[in-house]
Parts: sequence; C-alpha cells; structure tokens
Amino acid sequence: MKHQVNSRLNDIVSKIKKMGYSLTPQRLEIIKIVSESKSHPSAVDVYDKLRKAYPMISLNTVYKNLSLLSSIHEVKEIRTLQDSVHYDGDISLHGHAICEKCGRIIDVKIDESDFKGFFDAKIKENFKENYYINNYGLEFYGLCGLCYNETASNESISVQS
Amino acid sequence: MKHQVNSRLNDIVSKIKKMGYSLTPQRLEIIKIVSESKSHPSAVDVYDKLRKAYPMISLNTVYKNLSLLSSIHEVKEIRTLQDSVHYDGDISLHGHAICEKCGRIIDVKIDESDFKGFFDAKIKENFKENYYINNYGLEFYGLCGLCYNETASNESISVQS
DNA sequence: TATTATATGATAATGAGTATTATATAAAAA
DNA sequence: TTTTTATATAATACTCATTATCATATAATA
Repeated sequence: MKHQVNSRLNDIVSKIKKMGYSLTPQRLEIIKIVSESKSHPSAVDVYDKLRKAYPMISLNTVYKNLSLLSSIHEVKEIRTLQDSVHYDGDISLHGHAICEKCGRIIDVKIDESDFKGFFDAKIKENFKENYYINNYGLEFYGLCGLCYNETASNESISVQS
Repeated sequence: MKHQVNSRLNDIVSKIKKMGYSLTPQRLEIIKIVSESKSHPSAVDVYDKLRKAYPMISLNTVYKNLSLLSSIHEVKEIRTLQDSVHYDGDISLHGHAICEKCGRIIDVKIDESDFKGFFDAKIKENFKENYYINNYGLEFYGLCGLCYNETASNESISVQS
C-alpha cells in the first residue's frame, strides 16, 4: 500500500521532470496531497491542507498546479452538479457516485474486462470517423445512504429517472 | 418527427402544471427551445434565441427556468471541461462526446439492452447499501474529427489516457 | 373581476477560476 | 560553488457564470 503510493508519486515526479517542468517544494507537496487523497478534494481543499506546511501558499499556485497535473493526465477533474471542480489523483479506471445533497463523491469500481466489452463497443459504434478520446467520465448522481435516509424521513420523494 | 417533438413538449407542460408551477409565455418558449434543440445549448445560448421573441427577457429568468426543468428531470445538465453548464432537452439514455478544443458536444448512442447489462451490474456491485440513483452521466473527452486534424497537422501529439 | 401566489426583470452580489507581474527559486551551465 | 536563465510562486486585480434580492407584473383560481 505504502509502496503503491510511493511508486505513484515517483511516476508523477519523473513525468514532471521528463517534460521539463521544475519540481518545487510546493508542487511536490500538491502532488503528494492529490495522489494520496481518497476524498476527491477541490482546489480549496488542497489549499487548506497545504497551508499547514506552507502558510504563505497562494491559491493561484494550487490552481496552476492542479491544471498542470490535469493537462498531463496525472489527475482527473470531476465536475459535480455543485459549484467547484474536484480532483482525483487516482487515474485508474473507475466511475463516481456523486451525492446531490452532501456532495460526497464515492468511487465506483469498474473492472477492465467489462469496460473493454462495453466502452470500446460504444467508441467503435459512435466514432467511425477519427475522433481522439483521451478521457472518459462515468457518474451516477443521486443520494448517498445517509442523505437518502434523512430525506425519506422528512418528505416523500417520488423522483425516478 | 414533428409529432415526437410536440408530445415531448406536452409532457413537460403537463408536468409543470401538475406540479403547481404556472406556465408563462417565457417559460413555454424556454421549454420549446431546449426540447427542440439538438445542440446542447448553454444558458446564454438559450437567452440569445429567446431575445428574438422576448427582447426584454432576463438572463436570470433563463437560469431559473433551466434550473426548474433540471430539478424536475426534464432537462439534463452537462458539465463540460469548459466554463459554463450546457443543457440537454433529450433525457433519453445516451452519452456525450465532448471536444476539449472547440467545445462541441456530440450524442453517443447507447442501446437500452447494453445499458441494462452494464450499468445495472455496476449499480448492484457498488451500491449494496441503499443509494438512490436518479441520474447518470457518460462522457468521452477528446478531440472531434475537425480539431484532431487541425492539431495533428500543426504539432505532433502523443497523449494517451 | 378580484385575489393571491408565483414569475419576471433589473440590479447587485457572490465566488470559482484566470490574468498579470514583480520577486524568488529550481535547473543547468560555467 | 557561483552564475545564469527560465520557470514558479505570491500578491493582487480581474473576469464572468451563476445566484440573490426585491419591486413589479402576471398566471391561476375563486
């Protein structure tokens, strides 16, 4: 587990260097935070964590670095139905369940074989002409267990997609 | 085809009335625009179309109505990697291919049977505890044919997810 | 037609994200 | 190690999508 995290960190760091970007302490710390986090933090969340080690860090720096990581595909942006973008340091194949009430984001496991069968078929069917896919998104919007129970006890809901 | 569109309009209108919302001319026009559009317009796009018939319409009114339609699940919000939200009046099962360069959004066909096999399995696997799903999202981010050709001729790209 | 609750439009406010720029510092060369 | 240079950071101001407020208008209902 610890080894996994470190190799992930090393992967990103060497990519950063290989691509000619310099490795500042702030940047390293940001990479650590997103690559180790399981909570899909927003830029402000990352900013708040950073301030412990770097009280003078600028939010701008956080945005710049997260954008950089996203542009080199080492972090995935998650657009929820709420206001801000969230970042996922786990770029392996998976989807997200997003609670429309509390905003919590839960990973949805997808196994590679299922994916190959389904998504590749979608891509083949839909993109006969050249179309360059470099990312995907799979989201389930709804209410998490906690929020569902809360809502159910207060009012009767009857929505259905 | 014309019949399809009209019945869709009627569905939304009767839902609006049944839920106790009043039907203003502006609201009706907004419903018409989004339900008939195939281009996944943003709020401002809808606003611009509206101004032909209602020059005094407020952008605020557009936002309010699109939010209302979204809340009753008659319009789907699409979060792209760009700035603004886009709206889809087609709430049938499908995904979106989003061009990261020009922002164009193309429908990705998904047939119901495939969906049942794949998505339902995902839901069962991941949400053993109660979790209320009322919407989903499936996006392919990349470059559309046009933008891909442009990019390819200018610079060599070697990204791969 | 009168009543009432909701919708609209005008305006201001919010807040996520971006642009700018002077200073600082990582990386590379000497 | 020191110098050089290009990139990164931090502070600040700015943009712009979306939301809030509230007075006025109007749809729905009696």
